[in-house]
Amino acid sequence: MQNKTYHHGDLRNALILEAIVMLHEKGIGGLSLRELARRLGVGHNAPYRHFKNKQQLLEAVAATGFRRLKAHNIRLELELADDPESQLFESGVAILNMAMEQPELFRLMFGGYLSLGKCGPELKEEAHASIESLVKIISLAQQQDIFARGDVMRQTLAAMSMVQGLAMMASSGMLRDNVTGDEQQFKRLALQVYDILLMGLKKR
Amino acid sequence: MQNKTYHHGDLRNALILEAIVMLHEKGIGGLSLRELARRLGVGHNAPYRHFKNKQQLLEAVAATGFRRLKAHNIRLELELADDPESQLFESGVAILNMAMEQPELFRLMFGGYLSLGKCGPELKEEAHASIESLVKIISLAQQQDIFARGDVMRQTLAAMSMVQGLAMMASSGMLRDNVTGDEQQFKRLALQVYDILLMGLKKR
DNA sequence: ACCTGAACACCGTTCAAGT
DNA sequence: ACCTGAACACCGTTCAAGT
Repeated sequence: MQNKTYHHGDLRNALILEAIVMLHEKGIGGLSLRELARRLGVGHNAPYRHFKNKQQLLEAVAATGFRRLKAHNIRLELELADDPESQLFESGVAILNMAMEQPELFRLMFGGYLSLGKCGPELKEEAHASIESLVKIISLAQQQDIFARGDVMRQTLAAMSMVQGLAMMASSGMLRDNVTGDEQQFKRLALQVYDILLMGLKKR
Repeated sequence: MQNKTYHHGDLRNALILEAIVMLHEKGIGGLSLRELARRLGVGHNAPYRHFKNKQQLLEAVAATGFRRLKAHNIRLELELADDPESQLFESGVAILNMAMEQPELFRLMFGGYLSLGKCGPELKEEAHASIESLVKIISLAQQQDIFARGDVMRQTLAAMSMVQGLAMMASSGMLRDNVTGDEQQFKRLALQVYDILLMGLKKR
């Protein structure tokens, strides 16, 4: 309220939030800086005061998505303190939910739009933190002799791949048409898929 | 040679092939119908004789990608006739290779650009065939008591998810930066990841 | 089954000049 | 830290009229 210097005051955040809305309505291809500016009632070049170009805005949106997942994971960690198996499972469910409820945001985050080699430090940091969180869970599971001892990174990579791949198929509708007609039925199927992952990770 | 009616003769296929080249050079966002036409020396609206719009061209390109994978899988089936475990493994390696050698084509096929609910019959058929091929392999593995008996579709979904997710991470460079620096080392890691999948599928 | 050429509404991005 | 307004080069898509 204090800093409403000219017209808007917090355009940067407003751009990110409205971009998430517009992403959901029109998809990644349908998101344009010009319409974004129009929706917020600012000039078509105002966004350039906060982002060097469209790519940088997309990175900031993706980083916001990762932050939301992180917040959810922190809550999980508190609730399921010493149960890494449930932590892994529930963090996978969270990604699956995001993929079904905000498919376009999910695709922006995990669909390879951001090369992550050329992206800015903000997104890089959030993505890295997201991986670190998984590494921690899996290390814990190994220490508790729930998962087979071994290369932590290998197991982390397996878990990320399975969850990410399943969520991508869910978000792109590859399942509702070819595998099953019922969305509820699909979710049950998805949860069984996680079991196969856990089976591959557990001690035998 | 016979049907070079006016200028080109086989514009439809030329468009698809050049689109794959351009995809590789400029990414999905950089592919435009107008430049495609320019590259082939035809008018900027000539593509509309063969595709209703850009989306339909992209679908045809993706379908071509699926056909290539299918051709590879058929070769595998002959070489590894009664070894479903190797068949599954090698078909996964093929997708991983595609993701690393033609990342943009891979993203077009698996990145959710095509809703598969609203796409034309050609792509739908190829994608469906690609799934069917996996179902066959996994059924065989169950019959030979290599994989645990159970819902074939569940195991198929798990296999597709793992392979697709791993390949997506490979193609978007999420790994070379955060996990390991060496590309060769990554490939070794990837092969170990498949082992975790197989572990989850096998009889215990 | 292609061509040329114009047209429309929309982009991303960059100016210059204002408050 | 925003505005207006013009400008540039590029799109996807649709015409009309040709061969």
